Amino acid sequence: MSDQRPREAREAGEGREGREDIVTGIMRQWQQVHPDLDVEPIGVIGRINRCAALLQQAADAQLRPQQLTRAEFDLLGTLRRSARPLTAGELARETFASGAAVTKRLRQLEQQGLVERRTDERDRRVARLTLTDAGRELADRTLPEQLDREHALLSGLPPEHRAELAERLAELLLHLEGSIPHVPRAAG
Amino acid sequence: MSDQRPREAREAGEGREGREDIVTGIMRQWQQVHPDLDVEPIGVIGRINRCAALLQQAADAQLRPQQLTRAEFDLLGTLRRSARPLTAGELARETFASGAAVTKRLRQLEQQGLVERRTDERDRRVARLTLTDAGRELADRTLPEQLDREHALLSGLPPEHRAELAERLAELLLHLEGSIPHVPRAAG
DNA sequence: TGGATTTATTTCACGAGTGAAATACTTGCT
DNA sequence: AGCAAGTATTTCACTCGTGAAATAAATCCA
Repeated sequence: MSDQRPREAREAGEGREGREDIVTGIMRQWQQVHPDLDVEPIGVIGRINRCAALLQQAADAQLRPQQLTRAEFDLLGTLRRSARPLTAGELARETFASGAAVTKRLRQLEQQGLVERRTDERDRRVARLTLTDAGRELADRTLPEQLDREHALLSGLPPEHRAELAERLAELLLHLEGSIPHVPRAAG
Repeated sequence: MSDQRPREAREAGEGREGREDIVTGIMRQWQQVHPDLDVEPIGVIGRINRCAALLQQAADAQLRPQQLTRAEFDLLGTLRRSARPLTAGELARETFASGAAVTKRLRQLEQQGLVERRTDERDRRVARLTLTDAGRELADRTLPEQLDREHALLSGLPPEHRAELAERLAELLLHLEGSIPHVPRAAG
């Protein structure tokens, strides 16, 4: 079967300049199948999804040696950067997870001695969660490694492009936060 | 407990201009806890992850009435835009999924009469997958709706900003594709 | 005061995805 | 030809996250 990719992508030892990301090819395929369709959104959203998938793969790989999942690390980080204890519900909202998921993760982190739970005496329904010393140490040890690796992954872009990207993403995120009914997942 | 957010975020009826996305606040929190840390990567990667999460929520919500999951729709779309039948392995690679996941999804899509499987006569190990008429119709009906909705979600950004964002993301994605050992998931 | 309502969290049954092992087939080597 | 090695796909046992129901506590208000 003949190679259907365009010339530039097919050439051996293709120079850095001429190369395309996968999504460019995907957009071209759609354009051929549905020439009338406006595929512009794929250029943004498809790429965000692919980037997220690759970056999450990288993060998972780096956390595996620490015996942490990304979701668990997310909880640890959220607690670490917060100036005060958080409730289970706040953690669920901050980490985009369901209440049930947070309950499960907290149980594990508690068993590992990383997180401490104290029921609020004013309102005995809510759980106040904080890091233990071990939890804080783990977070403080892991986060810089994570950031270093991420910095390396971004280093392919010149600094002005990184800044521009961050700025445009902030703009988009701000808009999305407003437009997508931030459905707080199954709280119970 | 006192509201610890900065003044701008606290004000009632905060004007569009002064608003910040969540990640800005997260970066400030880290900066306070670890003033020495370079949190720049969060500005890009954190935002990509948040945008992806919100966008995926929106996509899920829109596909629910069609009785499709995003993963299934991804498969249908991949088959639809491809000029030729694809193998299970190709589908796994294109959709960032494990071989096992693709096997499961294909079984469902076959049962729903959306996908057809034909074992290649040359190499009887491989499965050639194509859409049935019903599958193609479903894809052709669903994709434009999806794109319209996505277009609306992006419409908060002026066109030049959208283009700039797409361009920077392409640059990043291209780099990530090269730097992250594209671990083809458990193929078997 | 005392039920009805609301809120915070946990439990439960289940669906989806995973890595590793199993299966089935092909290719390359001698 | 015959068999070791390689490749494509499926099966399996398991983990994780989910939505809905259950539990527990606070608040509202007549």
